Amino acid sequence: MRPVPASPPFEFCQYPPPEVGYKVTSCWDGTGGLRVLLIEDDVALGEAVRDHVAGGAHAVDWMKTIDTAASALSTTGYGLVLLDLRLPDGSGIALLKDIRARGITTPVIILTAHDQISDRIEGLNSGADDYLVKPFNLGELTARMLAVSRRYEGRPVSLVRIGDLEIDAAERRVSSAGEAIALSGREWAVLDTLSARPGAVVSKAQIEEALYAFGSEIESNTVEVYVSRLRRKLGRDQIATLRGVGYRLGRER
Amino acid sequence: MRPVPASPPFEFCQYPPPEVGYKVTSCWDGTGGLRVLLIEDDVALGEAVRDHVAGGAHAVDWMKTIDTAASALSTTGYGLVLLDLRLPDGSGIALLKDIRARGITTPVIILTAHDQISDRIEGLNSGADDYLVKPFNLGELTARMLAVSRRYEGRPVSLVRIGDLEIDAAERRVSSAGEAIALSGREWAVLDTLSARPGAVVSKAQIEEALYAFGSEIESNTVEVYVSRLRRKLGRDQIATLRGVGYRLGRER
DNA sequence: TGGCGACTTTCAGGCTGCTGTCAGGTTTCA
DNA sequence: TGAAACCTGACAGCAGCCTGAAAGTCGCCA
Repeated sequence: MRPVPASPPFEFCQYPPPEVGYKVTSCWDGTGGLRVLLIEDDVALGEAVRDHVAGGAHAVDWMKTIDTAASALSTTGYGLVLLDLRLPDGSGIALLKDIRARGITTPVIILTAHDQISDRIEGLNSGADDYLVKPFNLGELTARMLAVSRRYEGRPVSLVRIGDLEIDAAERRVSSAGEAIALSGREWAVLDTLSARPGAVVSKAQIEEALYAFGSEIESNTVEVYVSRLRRKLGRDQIATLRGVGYRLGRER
Repeated sequence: MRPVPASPPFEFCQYPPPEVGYKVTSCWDGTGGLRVLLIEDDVALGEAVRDHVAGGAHAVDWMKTIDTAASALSTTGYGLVLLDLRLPDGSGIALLKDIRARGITTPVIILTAHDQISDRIEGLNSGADDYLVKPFNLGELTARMLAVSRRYEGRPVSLVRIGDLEIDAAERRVSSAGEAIALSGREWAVLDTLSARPGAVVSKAQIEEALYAFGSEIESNTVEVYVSRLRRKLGRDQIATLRGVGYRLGRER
C-alpha cells in the first residue's frame, strides 16, 4: 500500500483506518486510481488480477476469506469490489446480500467459475453490478471496472476517520468503534465543525459561529456544554482540550 | 395541495415528459417497468428481445436505424438503451460516443455478435455500461438491465433489508420478520422514498416532494401522519426521527 | 346513481427531548 | 496558591414531533 501523506490534501480513502484523522471524500486512492478490494482465494488468479489492476494504477487490497473481507467492507472505503463467489469459509453471494442489506452501495463485480445462467442471474439480482466468468481477459476486467465505477462516481461521500471514530457528514452518521451513535442537532453541528478539518484545532469562537447566526449574543458556556455532551456520547478522550486555544478531534498524543 | 393520483404507483417516469404535477424520478413506464429503447435491425432477435423484455413488464420502443434512434435519444426519456453495434446505416459505437458527448447519461447495454475482446473493451470504453455477446440468455439480459438501471438511479439494490424489515421496491412488497404487510399508496410512497438510499437521512421536504406535485403548498403535517402509520404497521423503531433534520430507516442508538 | 369502504388530509392537543443557562466543582498554569 | 479556564449535573421553557379523531375524497359495485 502506498504511504499516506501526513498532511492534506485529504481526498482519498484509507484502509485500514489511519491513526490520525483523514478526510475521505471519495473512494479513489489519491493518485487518480480506484481503491479496489479483491476478494479471491485462488492465489494464481488473485496475483494476476492484483498485478494487472494495480498496474493500471489502482490500489488493490487483497483478502482471501469472507471473514476478513466482511470486516473490511464494513468500513465502506472502497470504490469497487471484485468478488469471487466460492470462498473457503462461505458464500460470496451471502456476503454480497449482507453488505447490500447493510446499505453499503460500493459497486461489486463478481469473478467466478460458476457459469450457469442461473448463477449469473442470482449474482446480479443479489446486488452485483457485473459478472465475469473465469477465465476472463484482464483488459475486459479493467474496462468493466471503469464502466461500473463511473456510474458510482459523483456520489457524495465525506467520511472522516479518527481513531475508532467514524463521521459521515453526507449521511449524518457517527460511529465509535463500529457502534452507531445518535446525536442531537447542536451536538452534530459541533462535531461537524470539529471534523471539517481533521487534526486542526478549532477555537470556541469558530464553533460558536457555526452554531449561531452572526450577531447572536451568546453569553453562556454553550460550547463547553456541548463538548461535554459529545464526550459523554463518543468517549471522554475523543475530543482534546487545548487550554486557551480550543478543541481538537482525536486523542492527545 | 394537489395530490398525485393514487394509482398507478408513484415511482414512475413519464415519457414523453409528463404534465406538470407529476413526479419524475426515473425513466419508468408508469406501471413499474423500465422504458427501454431497443436499437436492433435483426428482426428475429429484435422480436425475441422485445417480447421478452416487454413480457417482463417493461415498455419497449424498437428502432431499426441509427437515424431514428439518435433522434429518439435526443429527448432523453429512456431508462435504458439496448444497442446493437452493427446497424445498416452506421456504427453503434459512433452513436454511443455521440450521445455521451452530448451529455446523455442513459445506461446503455451493447448487444452484439462482435466477440473480440478488443470490441468489448472499445464498447465499454465508449460509454457502454454492459456488453452482452449474441447469442445470450434473455433472463441474463433482464438481470443485467436491472443491475445497470438501479445503479443509474443511485439505487444500488431494489431489495433492501434492514433488521427484520424487507422492502422489495421492484415488487412493491414489504415484510417484517417474514410477515407480509399491506400498505396504502401513500404509505408505500413514503417508505419507498426512505428506502431508496438505505441508511441515508431523508428530509420531510424530500418525502413531500415524492408525495405531491411540484410547487404544492405544504399545509399540514401529512408526512408525520404517514410516518406514524408506517410505524404502527412496521414496528415503532423501524423509522428513526432525526429532530429538525428528517427520518431514516432503521433503529437509532 | 347512490351507498360503501378504503384511503387521504387536516387539526388539535399532548408529549418528548433539545436547548441555553447557571452554579458549583475541577483542572491547569503562572 | 490563587486565578483563570474548563467541566458537568440540573432544570425550565419550548420547538418539533406524534397521534387520535373526524371530515373529505375516490373508486368500486350493485
